[in-house]
Amino acid sequence: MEGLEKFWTNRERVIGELLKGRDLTTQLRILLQKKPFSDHGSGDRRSEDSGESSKTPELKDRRGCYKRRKSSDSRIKVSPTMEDGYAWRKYGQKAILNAKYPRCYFRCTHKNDQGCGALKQVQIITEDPIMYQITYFGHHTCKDILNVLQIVSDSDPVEPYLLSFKSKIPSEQDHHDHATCQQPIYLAKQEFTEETQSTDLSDNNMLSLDSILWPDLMAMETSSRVYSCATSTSSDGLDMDFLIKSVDFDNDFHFEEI
DNA sequence: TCTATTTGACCTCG
DNA sequence: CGAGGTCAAATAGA
Repeated sequence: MEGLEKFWTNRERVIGELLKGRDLTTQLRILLQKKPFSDHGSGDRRSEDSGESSKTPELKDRRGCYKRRKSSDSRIKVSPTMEDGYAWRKYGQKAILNAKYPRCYFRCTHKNDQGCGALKQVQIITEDPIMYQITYFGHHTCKDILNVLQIVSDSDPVEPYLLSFKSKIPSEQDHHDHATCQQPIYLAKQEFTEETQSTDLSDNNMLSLDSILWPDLMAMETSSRVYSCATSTSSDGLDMDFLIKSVDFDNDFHFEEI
């Protein structure tokens, strides 16, 4: 009995924190849209490569010519799935020293048509091969992110959060191709397209919270501290398995209480 | 034919 | 000098 009350109290606090986070994210996004990538002057794509913008004929092959990004710009997420609601295009894969699985490199699909500079790296965790470590660089400036935000903000302020805690439990399929980590990317792209084309948020096309909000929550994070919090109340049919990473909540708030 | 992925080359940085 | 990050030609697939 007491535990149930505690649960609902904490639930309200969680919702409050998430709402707070959403507001901060909105503010941050407004700021970023005014002045994206201020530390690279033009804020263009050459933060990640080098020669293409000045297409010199004699330097045809400029592969690998780029400025290595600062790790402080990154946000790290550990997730059982690669899906995050965005459309990504893979541009490279690399075997990493002491890592059993290769690291895959993705950029936003809208890099060319909308100049979106978001990047991510996905690597299967050697110690826990069902989990992906996803590192985000930069922020989405493409329209996809607006669609995502609209779905969240247009929704009922409370209920969607509850529903959205339904996380996607990784299936064998998600991990059957560890060597190339390509399969889930297609899934993310397809699901996102279908879901955002519909304004009807029924159970069938409800986006999960971790898919929608992680990039936004990550955007608020200035350090790369990682929180891990997985709770399960699956015995009563309420699927609330979820992961919390790298989000600064109130210091006196503890997920363990739930 | 167009678009996305693969993969080896090549560059930067520590 | 080696590891990591990116490019772009080759390739696959819809």
